[in-house]
Amino acid sequence: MPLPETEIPGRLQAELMSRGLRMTRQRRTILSVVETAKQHLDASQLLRRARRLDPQIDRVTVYRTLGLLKRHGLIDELDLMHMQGEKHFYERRPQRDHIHMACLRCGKITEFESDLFDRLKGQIQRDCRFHIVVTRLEVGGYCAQCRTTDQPKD
Amino acid sequence: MPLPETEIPGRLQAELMSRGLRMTRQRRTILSVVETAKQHLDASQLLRRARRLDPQIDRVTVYRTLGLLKRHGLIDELDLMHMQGEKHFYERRPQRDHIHMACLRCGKITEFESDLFDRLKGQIQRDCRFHIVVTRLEVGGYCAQCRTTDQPKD
DNA sequence: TTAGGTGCAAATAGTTTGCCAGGAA
DNA sequence: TTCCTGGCAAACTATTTGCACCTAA
Repeated sequence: MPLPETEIPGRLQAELMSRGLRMTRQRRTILSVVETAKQHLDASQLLRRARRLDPQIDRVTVYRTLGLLKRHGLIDELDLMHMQGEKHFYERRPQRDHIHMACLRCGKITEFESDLFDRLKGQIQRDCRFHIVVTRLEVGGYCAQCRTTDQPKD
Repeated sequence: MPLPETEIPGRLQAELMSRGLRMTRQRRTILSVVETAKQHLDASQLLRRARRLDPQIDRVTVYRTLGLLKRHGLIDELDLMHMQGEKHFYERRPQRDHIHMACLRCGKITEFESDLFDRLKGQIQRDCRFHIVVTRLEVGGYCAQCRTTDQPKD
């Protein structure tokens, strides 16, 4: 029983190779980390995980590979409301855009797809005659648990 | 003929004083710059303008005052898709949230209010049981001029 | 073979912190 | 008078650049 297409490992690799880019050992490693990540990772988390697979990998190579993926529109860069400093987080670009909700109390990140969001993007393209390349909707606030609890966090 | 309420200078000052905060010469200067800005300014632009009014003002004071205004929800922090490095831009928190569209070619920032956006926020609060404090919707793409032109920028 | 990629060191950008003197309430 | 605030210097975090060596195609 095959995995759904979005979970086939190596998809990012295939995308980059089909664009004529060189596939190095380091890139393969970093791409596999990005692809298998279950949460949003920042550059230093990404480096740490890549080094578990290949201890030689340099921080700079991570940044350069992230830049490459960004330029090719294969990953999206998130700020997650700058709750943890000014670092950026990365995720594979999804088929359908989603919203990121960041709880200001517990720090949990929730994703949400919405038909209204899709329609809003359509309205922007039409009414503003603006050709959308990338969107980022981040919402800060309090999640269901935190807004109904008075107990201190943790 | 009085100005519309949103344009009365000193409104931010009044807000901070009503919260019992000390009003210093430096804060008054920085607040007046924030209030009269016609575009989105970053910290260093803000500093430059504040120094025209009071050459003594320190960069650190600008950051501390921006932090204060953020904590009190009186200004919003924007990334504007990180088109010009990692700096942040600031604007007075509007009555009604709006979308920021950033043209990836000419750099122009356009604002857009939308009923669909208001409804989307309502949906998030309801469906996700998430209490929204702040939202940021930034869109990168090509504006009407740039997407219909082949001439190089500038 | 060779253009493109990598690692290392250093530089840069933006922002924050420590500390003491100064001024608003 | 009493904290809160400001200025200066230094630290810090995240990221980028320069350059010589390396390697995928």
